[in-house]
Amino acid sequence: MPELPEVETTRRGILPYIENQTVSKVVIRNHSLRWPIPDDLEQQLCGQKIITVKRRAKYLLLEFAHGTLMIHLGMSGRLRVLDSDKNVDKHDHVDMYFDNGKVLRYTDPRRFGALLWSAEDIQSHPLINHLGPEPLSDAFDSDYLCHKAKGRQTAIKTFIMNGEIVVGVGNIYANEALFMAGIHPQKAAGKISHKKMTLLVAAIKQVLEKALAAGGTTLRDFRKSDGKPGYFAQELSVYGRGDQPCLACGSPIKSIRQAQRASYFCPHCQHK
DNA sequence: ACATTGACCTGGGAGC
DNA sequence: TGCTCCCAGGTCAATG
Repeated sequence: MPELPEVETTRRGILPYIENQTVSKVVIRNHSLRWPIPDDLEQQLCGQKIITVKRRAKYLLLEFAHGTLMIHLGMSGRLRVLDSDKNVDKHDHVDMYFDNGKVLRYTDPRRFGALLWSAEDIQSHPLINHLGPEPLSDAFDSDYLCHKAKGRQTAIKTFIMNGEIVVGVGNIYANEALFMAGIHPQKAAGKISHKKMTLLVAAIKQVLEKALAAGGTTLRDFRKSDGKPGYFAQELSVYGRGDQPCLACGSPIKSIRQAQRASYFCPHCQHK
């Protein structure tokens, strides 16, 4: 479900309701996510106050005085703030109750997500410390990307979806950014000119910023924390548009598979 | 070091 | 209606 814009939209949606709130109860109905939810999570959180909610890559970081709750939404995860008397559905795996009568509810049909506790410095956590720069930061620029791509044969689409290179770029926005930059998704990362890399970096930043402004992309089941869909789907140029005319030149959009993910591109506008 | 593939899990839609 | 098959926004672990 979520790439960076959807995770950030979720962060902004829940923040005002849970910042500075004290946890009064935690109910875990199913521990079995990608990694087991720690057994002592309730013990760890009860009576403790959420200082703020940050984001690193696609992880939401709920900061407490004595540690951080890391939440990843996987493919189908969702976080909402509800009144505490709302009835529970099949895939509502975790509820975190607050003194203000609200509940933060984690829902995840496929259970690829995660809730993990880290008492140490979050930057040194094994799931975080190997990650590349944030795509919207100044550290992510064409010099950096060219340097990383040097000598690498891997396809550029796989390359920009690799979190060790840059975080937050998932399947939708990788396809969109490559279309915007006029680069074929199968082109070897190491063979892209500096000029094209500059276009690609700009495209990644632009597509993520525009998607964020639209509240993310709702294809099937993504909902903002207030239950409303994101509106970026109507602005997608290639993703999910196989066989339909390219919006720039009219050629049919091609769809192929790379690393077991669907890639969409215009064979006329995007060059190898 | 790098590249590729399998694995995790449920639900929805297409086709028969 | 119901069965089978394929697909889905992620990413780690194992393998060559």
